[in-house]
Amino acid sequence: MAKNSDISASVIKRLPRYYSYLEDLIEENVERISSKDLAQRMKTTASQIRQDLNCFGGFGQQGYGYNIKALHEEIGSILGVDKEYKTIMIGAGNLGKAITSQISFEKKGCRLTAIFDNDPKIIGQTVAGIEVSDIKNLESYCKVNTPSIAVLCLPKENAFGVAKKLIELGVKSFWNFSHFDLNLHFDNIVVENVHLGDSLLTLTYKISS
Amino acid sequence: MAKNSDISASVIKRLPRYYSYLEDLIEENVERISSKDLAQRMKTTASQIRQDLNCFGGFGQQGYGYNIKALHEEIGSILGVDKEYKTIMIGAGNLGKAITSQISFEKKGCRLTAIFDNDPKIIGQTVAGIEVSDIKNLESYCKVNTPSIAVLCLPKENAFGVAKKLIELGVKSFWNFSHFDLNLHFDNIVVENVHLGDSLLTLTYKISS
DNA sequence: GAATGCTTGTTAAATTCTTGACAAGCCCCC
DNA sequence: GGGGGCTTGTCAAGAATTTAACAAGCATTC
Repeated sequence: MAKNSDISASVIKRLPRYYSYLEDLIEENVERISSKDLAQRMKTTASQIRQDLNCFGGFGQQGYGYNIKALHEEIGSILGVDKEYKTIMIGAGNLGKAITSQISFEKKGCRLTAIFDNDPKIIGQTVAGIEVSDIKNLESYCKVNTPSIAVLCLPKENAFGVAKKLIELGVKSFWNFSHFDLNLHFDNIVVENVHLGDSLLTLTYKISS
Repeated sequence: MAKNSDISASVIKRLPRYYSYLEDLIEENVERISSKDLAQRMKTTASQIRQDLNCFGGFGQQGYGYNIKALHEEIGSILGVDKEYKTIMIGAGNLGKAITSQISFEKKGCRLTAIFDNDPKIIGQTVAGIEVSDIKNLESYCKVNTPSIAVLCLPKENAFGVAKKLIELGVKSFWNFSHFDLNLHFDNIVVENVHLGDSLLTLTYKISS
């Protein structure tokens, strides 16, 4: 979509946060908000909010502030929630199941279309309304359905090989929960690595310091 | 304790990453590594690694590099993995179960001692070798056992109230998976908020831009 | 045991990110 | 419909972070 690709990572990390707070405000039936008030809610500065939003255009109005519904929609569109990226999940163990129950893929521009596992006990189960397929069917499935995003919820040992195969099959985006950094091994793919363990270690650091 | 608390958040976020890569190197039976080689592995700069490590002291040796085992232990100790923080989990649904199966609490300085839920179907189940207790027992449990860390895996609606009660009961640290920012509502507590949804939105942003 | 080659710790420069300030302009009340 | 009060977008200053550069010093080789 040729958006300015020189938006800094710091800004991008904050966009989903704005999006979430605006959702809360919509639920509270608030119609408008100033950068000052939003900043107070989010414990940040009004300057930062205005600066962040202005990377994408002037969504506010002097003397009034921001229309919450409109801004929510703008940010949503920037983030791509109006897309329908075909998404598959590899690994339907505890973590995979938890993610399907915790995350609303549709609300985030993704449509979960298939789930794969290699464990006979898991294959055939219904997860998130989808029957878990044998990983052996992965190749033929991808050739027919060309998914955009793969969610990797499998052990580190298998993750690398599966990722490699998926890349060969044309998958270009990965949401990776396995304990390694996928983007370091391949080029021209888009990756979000989630390291839950790092988050806990950050917590224990803060406690012990 | 009494570590320099003026270490920047950026550095702290990178420490667990170093820790993890050093673990990999130990498994590969590598004994030493230079900042240059480690930087190449991690796709970062040697300068950054040296600068980061020097916040805590000179762990390397000129002409040699860093001893991997020693550095791994140093960083571990900085992060607090040698501690034994008593940890409880609130909410043993899909997400709670996934976290117990995914995260090795012991290896991260935490000891999971109890799990609570309010769902009669879940109470009594054994999760991670622990029998899930009725949330009604939370108060009496905390008074006796004084846990340090609470892992919050429950819906937003209940999370706020539970957090409030836990703070009253003396819990000062939270690993929060509920969809709101806990630290914004209370002072003098240590919080790591995990927003999985944000991570997916960051991915869809990167794809659509 | 001296010389060469690495590699660190550290200082300085460059870059990026955040905060503060203010003119321009819209809203809302009278 | 005019005036006072907000609030934005933007520019500039300030802070923080990252990268580059280099002297000091250890390891390794001959």
